[in-house]
Amino acid sequence: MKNEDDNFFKQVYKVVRLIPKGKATSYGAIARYLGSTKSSRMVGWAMNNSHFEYEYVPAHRVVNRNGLLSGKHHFESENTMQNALEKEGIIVIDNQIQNFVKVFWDPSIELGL
DNA sequence: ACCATGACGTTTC
DNA sequence: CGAAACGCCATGG
Repeated sequence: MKNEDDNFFKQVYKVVRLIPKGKATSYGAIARYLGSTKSSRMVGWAMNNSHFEYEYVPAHRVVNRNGLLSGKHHFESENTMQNALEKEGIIVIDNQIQNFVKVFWDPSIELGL
């Protein structure tokens, strides 16, 4: 990676780690919380690099706005993400989080914007 | 230096 | 209402 001034990434990781168990958020929500609503792609990119982070990042709690497990292919195995979510009480069917609205965790609200 | 791609989302037609 | 285009930032060819 680059220097530690990657405030953007750091905040993403920080927020992701703050996601409580049994909850999930979206890339857009994080991007908006960071101030760039349309920078959702960077969040996803950050998640891709999250594997290089020293501290574990619960990326399985981050999905797209539809609650779809878009990035499950990036985990150790495709079952890893869904299994982790179900283990926390989140029901996932066909790579889609069920009752996503209920488990949705918006940092802009929860963390107070 | 330019074009293409990516764990996405919003806006426009 | 559904599909397409654009925006965002970084990385790789």
